[in-house]
Amino acid sequence: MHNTGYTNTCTVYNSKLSCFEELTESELKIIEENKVIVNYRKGENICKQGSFASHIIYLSEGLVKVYLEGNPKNLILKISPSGNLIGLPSIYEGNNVFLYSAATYTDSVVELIDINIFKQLIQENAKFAYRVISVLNEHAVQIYGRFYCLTNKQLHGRLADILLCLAQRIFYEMEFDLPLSRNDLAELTGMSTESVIRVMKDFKDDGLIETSGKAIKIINYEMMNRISEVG
Amino acid sequence: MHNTGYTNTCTVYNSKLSCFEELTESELKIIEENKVIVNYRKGENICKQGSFASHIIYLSEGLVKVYLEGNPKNLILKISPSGNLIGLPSIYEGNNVFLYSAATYTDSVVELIDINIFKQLIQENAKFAYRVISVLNEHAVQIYGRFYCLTNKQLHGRLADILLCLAQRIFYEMEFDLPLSRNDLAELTGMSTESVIRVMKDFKDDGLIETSGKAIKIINYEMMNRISEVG
DNA sequence: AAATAAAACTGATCTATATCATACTTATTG
DNA sequence: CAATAAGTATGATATAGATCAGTTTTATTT
Repeated sequence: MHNTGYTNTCTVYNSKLSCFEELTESELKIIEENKVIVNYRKGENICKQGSFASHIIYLSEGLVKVYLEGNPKNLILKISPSGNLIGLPSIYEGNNVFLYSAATYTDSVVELIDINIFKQLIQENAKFAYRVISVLNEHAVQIYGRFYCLTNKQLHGRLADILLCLAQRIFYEMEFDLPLSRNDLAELTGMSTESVIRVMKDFKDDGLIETSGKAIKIINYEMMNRISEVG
Repeated sequence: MHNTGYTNTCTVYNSKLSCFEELTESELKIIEENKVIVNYRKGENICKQGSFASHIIYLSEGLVKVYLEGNPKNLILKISPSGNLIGLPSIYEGNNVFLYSAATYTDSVVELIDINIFKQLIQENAKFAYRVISVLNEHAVQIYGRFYCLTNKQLHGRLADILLCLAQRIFYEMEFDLPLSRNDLAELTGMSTESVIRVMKDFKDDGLIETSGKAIKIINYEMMNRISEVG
């Protein structure tokens, strides 16, 4: 029997769905009138776990990490490229804080939408709400997969996952400039920075990837994929 | 500064919210007319990851585990006591399969609600949809916490978590008969069965718990809590 | 362009936890 | 109520991967 998913999973959340398509002209106008556009530099925090969630965040440009604050280490839940919403999970009755933090990997542009407006739209437009549910659940699949990988795969598998993932879902290329440090990769894969470096070296030595500076090129896609699958 | 959540987290999903409160008489009637009640024996499968998700499952009696199928090991996402819905995350556009499997720990009674009816209700009743979003997000918090624990805490902390969690959120007592085997605890904490046994022994030797057969009694709650926090 | 800081890298060491092998106990079944 | 299976327990061994302590390279600042 073939496996039923999750094993070969990735880290990048990139929804194909936009909730906003389901909004009417007048509803869109309400959002337009209640949003603020903010620019962030690389490395800045755009929301902080535990702080008051006054806005839903739409990432219109850039690349961010969404992570849980922890002691001593953080845990990155997902990488989010532009076009996605951040902070949806903070919407539930009895809660008014962010469940996670987010910080930029690159210079980014963000639209802040008043959370009460957003909640109101959900409670008035069921089609919109259904889209929000879709987005949340798509996201859940991702997190589950990631959860499985971090608790079951070992280092080589996890790092292969991330590299393939970045190539396929962020850069759409087998060759790209990595905006993440080795330490970022470590947080992302739940391994130590040193281990990231060592495993990268293994991949290089085995001719699976080439690196120079920030540039990474996946040469042997087949093999990387196998490593990702085997764990 | 104090930590911002997640560190002291537990495994049991036990929503205080019922989506159904938001349904009208006639909508409730639609559900009544389109649901089927099914009994399960201890240890049986009530849904299977990857199979066609034709129903949303309401657990009216019993205790189940919700888990990801994996090779060689499964990963339990949550334990769900009666009164909760199972299968909500399978609701998103482009998907028609269960994202996880569920199996009973004890004899259980389940109500199967046609998924299309459920989707229809979401798309027609925005208040209901908002409740579904709340439930999904409450659940997300749980999973995030669990995710953090399994990747950051070590064995003693993880097992302490689970035991406290069972006591507080399932049995509402510091003394209870455990319906889970050591192997179940192992799946739940992401540790080997042998390690579960050893750590249980440590807890016993240190006078934190007492066990005899299936019965477990948490004697030193304070200390167990500290172990859970320290990791 | 020199000075400083931050990443990247390397090797040696250590440890938490899995794995294996085996014994014992409690359930389940014919 | 034997017989068989499933679950619990324990000790010995192995290892993946973290941690520590450095060095080198690349960025950033003055």
